[in-house]
Amino acid sequence: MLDLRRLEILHRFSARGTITATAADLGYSPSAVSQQLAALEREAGIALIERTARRASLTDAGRELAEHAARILDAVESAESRMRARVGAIGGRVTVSCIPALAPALAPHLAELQRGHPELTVVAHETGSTTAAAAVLDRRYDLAVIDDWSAHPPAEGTGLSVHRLRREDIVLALPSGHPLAEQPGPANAARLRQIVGDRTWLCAPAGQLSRAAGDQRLTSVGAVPPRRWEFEGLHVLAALVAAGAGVAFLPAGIAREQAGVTGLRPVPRMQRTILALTRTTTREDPAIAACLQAAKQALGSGH
Amino acid sequence: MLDLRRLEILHRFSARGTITATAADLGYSPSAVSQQLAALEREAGIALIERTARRASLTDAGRELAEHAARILDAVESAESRMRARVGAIGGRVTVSCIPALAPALAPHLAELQRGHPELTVVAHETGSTTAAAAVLDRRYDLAVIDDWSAHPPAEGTGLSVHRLRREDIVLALPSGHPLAEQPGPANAARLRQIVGDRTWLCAPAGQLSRAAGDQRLTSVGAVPPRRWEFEGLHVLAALVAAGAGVAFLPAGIAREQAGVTGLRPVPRMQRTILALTRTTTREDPAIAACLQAAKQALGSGH
DNA sequence: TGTTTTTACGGGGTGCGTAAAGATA
DNA sequence: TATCTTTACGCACCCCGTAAAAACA
Repeated sequence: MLDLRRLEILHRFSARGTITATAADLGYSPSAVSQQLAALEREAGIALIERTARRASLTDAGRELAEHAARILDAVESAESRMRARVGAIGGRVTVSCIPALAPALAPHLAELQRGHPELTVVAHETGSTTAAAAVLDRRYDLAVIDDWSAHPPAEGTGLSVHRLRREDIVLALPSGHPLAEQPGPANAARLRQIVGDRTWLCAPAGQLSRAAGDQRLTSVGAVPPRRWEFEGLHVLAALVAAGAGVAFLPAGIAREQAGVTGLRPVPRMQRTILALTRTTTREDPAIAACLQAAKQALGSGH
Repeated sequence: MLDLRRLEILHRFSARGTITATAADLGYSPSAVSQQLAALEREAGIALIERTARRASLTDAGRELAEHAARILDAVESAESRMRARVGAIGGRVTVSCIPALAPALAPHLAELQRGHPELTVVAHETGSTTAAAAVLDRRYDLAVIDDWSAHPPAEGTGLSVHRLRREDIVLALPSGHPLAEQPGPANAARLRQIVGDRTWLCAPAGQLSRAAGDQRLTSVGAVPPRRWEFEGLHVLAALVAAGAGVAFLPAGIAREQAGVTGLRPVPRMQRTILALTRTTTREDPAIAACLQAAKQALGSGH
């Protein structure tokens, strides 16, 4: 009979692509991963991996078995979650991913949860929104907090549960002393063109959701900034706006917290959604549910 | 992570009810089963078994986990079958169940298959039709050959694949010298009443499908036998009919092969269906497919 | 030369069966 | 007393990490 831990190794290998990375993810040595994959091949009776001295890759059979492994591991995870739900105890290890901008708000709530439940281990990393969904499905994380700058957040499906935590307005952030900041009224297309055309445009690096959403709005109103500066991190952008380095689209909350920044609401309205992602197979796990609850408290609509 | 072999033990225990029987089914000692179930409880973190010195039984959590285990094992079995299908080699161990009346016809074909494939191990048992479906779903057998005396054989569903091998007429078997046997024409209701009312009625023990189907026909035509003798095995009944001990419903093939027996076709027609059952999860397993093919050759409609 | 993978080897853990004991009908 | 279950114990096996080697960029 196929071995479950070996199937997990194959599944992880299929997601990561190298034995070394697989070993790092699972806390094994590369040697162990190599040996276990070889043993799995013996069990399956068919070559799963094409071996090069420099690189290992899946064969067709390996890819198919990895897909089966995903379903098997889903079923096992469901069973484990159900058993834990019966016990009701909050414990074990929960891995959480959070986008950097929200981590400071989330971390204290997770720490408090951990304080109340000594059996619980929370491992939190910071990851961007774009890769989080795949990482949760890959079991690299049990819970991911992301933001989505598109008008309609992604629907459920493919084993992912989407929990909407909050909707937040996006504002055009200007230095408070800026003459255009004092003018009343929202930032419609004409005003946007006027402001953007005059100042350095501050935005996230390409590939970020906030960058794509901002670019789209600028294009749609025909605003062309004279200069673009790219910086990582919404709080960094906020500080740059306050220092007079330029203007940017920022979540209203971040703009409000940053002294020396005034936010103008664009028309039509722009929003981002703060989402939490879990696997549907772990929906009943009390530890993960508790972490999700903590995220709702930390980031939910009441704040 | 839950261990797959332990889940298999739990699943088998849930089907068999005692640790001793579970151990016998799986080829373990009762000690090993007891230890593994205890380890599974530790892994699951919840009591799965209510322990009495004399008897072990599942708790609610144990029952639920056993259901999960069934799904998990299904998924694993599917994966294994797919891998074996990719290899295409006919090998491994296949457990077959056959109703006693058909075993003599089936066994030579299985033996020949085994001769052609040294890697293949076939384990054949004889089991009645009534328990075979559950036994296949329980993984006690991979393939079961049964007969069904009702008008409409069971449909697929719940993970069972039904393969129709043959339809066979049922005849009213009389000793060849019997005056009523020589009269031409079929056995309609009036003639059935006449024959049955005069002779000892030979039939299978209660609980057999052939018994239920025969009783139903006698009742529907209002035939009341003066005496009933119950014997196990259709060939035994045929021999008794030939010896002049009475009359019986028998499959046409069995009646034809028995010297000294004449078969009258009842009106309306009675039939039984020879079926093979497999799990849908093993449908692609080449070894099981080959055994099914052998059964079709041995028992199929061409014979 | 550095990275990735595999093989050799040793130690620790796990799981099995045997044997014995406990418990119950 | 006979059966079912559990515990004690020892042995074999398996698995992992360390170390070294091989292959390739």
